[in-house]
Amino acid sequence: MRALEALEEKGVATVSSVELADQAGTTAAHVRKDLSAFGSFGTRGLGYPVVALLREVREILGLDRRWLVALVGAGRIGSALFAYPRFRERGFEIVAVFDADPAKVGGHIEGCEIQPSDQLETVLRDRGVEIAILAVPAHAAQEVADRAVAAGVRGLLNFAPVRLKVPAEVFVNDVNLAMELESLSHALRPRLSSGGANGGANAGPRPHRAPRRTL
Amino acid sequence: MRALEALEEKGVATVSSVELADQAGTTAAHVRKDLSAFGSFGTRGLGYPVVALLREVREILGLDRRWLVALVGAGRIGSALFAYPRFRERGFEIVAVFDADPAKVGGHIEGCEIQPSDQLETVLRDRGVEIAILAVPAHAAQEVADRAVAAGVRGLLNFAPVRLKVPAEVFVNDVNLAMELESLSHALRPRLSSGGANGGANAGPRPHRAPRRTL
DNA sequence: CGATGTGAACGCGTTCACAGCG
DNA sequence: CGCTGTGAACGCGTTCACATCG
Repeated sequence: MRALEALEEKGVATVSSVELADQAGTTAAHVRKDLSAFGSFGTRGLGYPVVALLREVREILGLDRRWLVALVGAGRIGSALFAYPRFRERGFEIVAVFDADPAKVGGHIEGCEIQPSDQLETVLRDRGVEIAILAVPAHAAQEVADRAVAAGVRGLLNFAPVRLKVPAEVFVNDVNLAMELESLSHALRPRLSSGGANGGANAGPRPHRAPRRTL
Repeated sequence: MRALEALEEKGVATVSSVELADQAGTTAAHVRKDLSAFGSFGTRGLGYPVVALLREVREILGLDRRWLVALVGAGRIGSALFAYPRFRERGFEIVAVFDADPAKVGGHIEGCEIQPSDQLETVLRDRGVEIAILAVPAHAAQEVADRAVAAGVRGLLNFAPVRLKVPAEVFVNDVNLAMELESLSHALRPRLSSGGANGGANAGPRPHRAPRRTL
């Protein structure tokens, strides 16, 4: 979708699966396969019509409507997310902000009043909020999730490093910022190069470069 | 690793692959297979020793050392990341903060002075920074990435919604917050059901039931 | 016995290769 | 002729099932 938006901006009329793949960092076959799962959007010999395909992709992604979102946790991350312009651009409207800290309640971020957590159920029900962003401490996440679900929320964007237990019909998307850096440290970590004084214990192709270990 | 940390905190001595899998939201076979790729850490009939395995996993993830990190972009997200305590807890130390905005330069976040972007190469080289967090606007991301790489950075945590072009030896980890919400809207988007009034009895990922379309 | 470690079977997403169509 | 759409082939991660060993 981002690639299509860029092409639309540039006024490009049609695009081939090869060009789309290059933009999106994938393969042409993959682009065609995935799109073909939803319909037949292209023209053989020509490519895909940018504007029409973009509209189609938006609909597939559920972005052809507004979504009411609640933000729970007005800490540093929560505040940053509230002001993140791309959410609103994509149709996600944060209509309520909650925090458990009485010192924060009544305060404002970007002109929106922070409400006490105990009003969560009422407000979410009344406004028909379907998605909640959890930017709360790990120990509070499960309780907030339970209450949000009880209030009718069907999707959770969870920034707390815990595995939430929710009913099967509720979708959870975890974002673990620490893990993102850990993934890098794993990739950058120096491997033990071969040739060490390993008593000849390594025969056959080893998966990782480090010698097999026993505790 | 998070599961093991919780077990260590509780003073549990050994843990089975089944218990670990439950905690981590995966399967016992998967836990055993993955661990066995790195070594033979368990005891048959008993399970895995929590403390020793935790140490081993930390090393595998490259978390048995400190990592010097630079933060580029002192906007809302950048500031939130700087103060995010879990980075430091895991050994990631943000030793420099940069911003292109002269109004921000010289200011402080959490006691750390914001430096002008044009000092990026010098500072990163001098301090031996290996990882950079990119919390800059999309249009600036590629240039910052290029300069960070030129200054010796080998890992990038990129919050800008662009696909960075970097040399093959540099690792990039993309975090796209808008996409995380879009993923939810896609999952929550109402499907055209094929007549069957399925009252919510669903298991697992649902197939795409929308009729095939043509533009 | 009980739980690990692991070859084998399985399933599934990816890639290939080409028929089909503008 | 060019590029889509797609069945088939492929590769690979997951899961199974059990030999193995404390």
